[in-house]
Amino acid sequence: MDKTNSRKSARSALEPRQGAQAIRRALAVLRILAAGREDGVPLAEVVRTTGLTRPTVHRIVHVLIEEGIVERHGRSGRYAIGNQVPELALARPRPSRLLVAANPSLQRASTEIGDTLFLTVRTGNDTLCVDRRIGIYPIQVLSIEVGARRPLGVSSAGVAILAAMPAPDARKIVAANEKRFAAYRTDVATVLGQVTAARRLGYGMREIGLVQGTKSISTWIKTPDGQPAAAMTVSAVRTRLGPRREQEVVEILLREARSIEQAIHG
Amino acid sequence: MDKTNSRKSARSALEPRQGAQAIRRALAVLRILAAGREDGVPLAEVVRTTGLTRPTVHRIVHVLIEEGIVERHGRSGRYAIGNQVPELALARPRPSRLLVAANPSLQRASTEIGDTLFLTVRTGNDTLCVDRRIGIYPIQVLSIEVGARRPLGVSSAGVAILAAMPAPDARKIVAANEKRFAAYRTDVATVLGQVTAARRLGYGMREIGLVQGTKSISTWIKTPDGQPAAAMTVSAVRTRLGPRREQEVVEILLREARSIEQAIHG
DNA sequence: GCGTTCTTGTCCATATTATGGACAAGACAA
DNA sequence: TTGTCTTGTCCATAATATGGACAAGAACGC
Repeated sequence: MDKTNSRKSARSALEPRQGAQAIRRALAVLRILAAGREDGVPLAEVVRTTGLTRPTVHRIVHVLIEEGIVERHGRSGRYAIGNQVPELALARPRPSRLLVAANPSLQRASTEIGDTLFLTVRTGNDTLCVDRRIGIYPIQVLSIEVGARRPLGVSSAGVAILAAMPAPDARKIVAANEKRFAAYRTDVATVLGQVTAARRLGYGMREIGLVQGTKSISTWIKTPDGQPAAAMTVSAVRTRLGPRREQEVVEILLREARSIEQAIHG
Repeated sequence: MDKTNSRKSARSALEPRQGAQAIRRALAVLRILAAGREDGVPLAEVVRTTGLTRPTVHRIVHVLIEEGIVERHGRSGRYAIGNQVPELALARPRPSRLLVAANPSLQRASTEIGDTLFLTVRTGNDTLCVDRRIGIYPIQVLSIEVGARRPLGVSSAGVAILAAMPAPDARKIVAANEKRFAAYRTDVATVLGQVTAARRLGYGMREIGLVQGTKSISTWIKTPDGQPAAAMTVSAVRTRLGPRREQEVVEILLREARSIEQAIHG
């Protein structure tokens, strides 16, 4: 449509295998639905965020319903990921390599820090929370749950992951997510600014978290090939994360991030 | 290709939404890959079991790789379900309704029976093992693992599920699975015979289990609308399941199957 | 070495397939 | 009523996915 890398048939390195437009579109739809979690997403929003036309989205979604990959919620009419998706997922070993590798680090960091700790992976243009540890401090930020999916850039974890990749790649992803930023009250320029700041600092930070009154700090975790694959985040009420404590927390997070990277290697 | 219900545009009740051949084919491929679990499946086998042409399967599989939905294993070159599938699955609440509903029954039955107990769901034309409980008896049949996926009809659970649905539906599914039966050393006629026997008995049974020297007994579990959705299976070494004990086990399984059906209702 | 039989990967002319503009109907509000 | 949402459908058309044919690589036997 608009991503015409057309011209001839230069099949070179990345991306351009053709002959499957419909399949790619169906997956784009699925990823948007996944962001809606259990509640799902109205058709119109899928249309808006994917940039596809409504007849196309409608057709895709209803075929996926027939196939059991998507479900429609009775009252609301929203579309959500169907139960055949976890069934397909059972084909893979659980828990994942990353979760195994990260487990001891999360354990240690959670004990030391006491605030809520998140492990977030990058998946395509999204961040996805895959683990959460609750600390001993009596006030915990629990609004982000395992399974939460957001466009890369709107959370401190997303900013950290973007900061850890080559700037042009990050810009490309942020641009691709543009249409989805409005729902999180941010925009391309703001996100890029936060990414630059995180790159300078060595970690991601949001003074004003997605949840009112909270502050988040994230360090990135890279795979052996240097690509950021995940982020480790601490969220707490803002007053609990002053400059002094911020440094303490960052030190622990950085230490454990490196430790997880080692563990993935082995 | 061959399932031409063509003629005009009679869009009536079941199945025939068109305009998404490619998506349906991609899903058919994914389901075959899922049956290969972690090891995956060679391209040629996908071609054989789906009945698609090789260029088509090749294209689909490689697009899915680019999208992260499929992975290719280094040495073997086999194709397997990729890590983006469990990531999409996180959008749904875990554990599922069925698992929650079945939990107490599985607990009770496992304690009472002492042999390995399986909960298996129907998904499309497959059975999928979703829970396994190990009993206290020292010899346990552990070869079937959570995530194991088989064509409906080759396991006692599959036979039970087929027996619980209207005969024409069952026949249709068995016919659709024909190409996949050879790998399990069975065929359409044998399966249909076992289904008829199970219907008469009131439960599914295999004197010669998929694993050498074992015997399996399965009862079906129906959803409120009368469709079988799952099966509860006991597997043990054959000598431990003589006619007398078979009756005992069947009684427990039937009781708990009804109990699970109640629990799903509520 | 060479042939045989597997496998996987690629090309491209073709017609089958998916597309999307236009239209319609339902829900809710003013 | 009219207006502004939403979702659903039709069908002529262009673009897409298709698959026959070809190629190359791997494993085996002799």
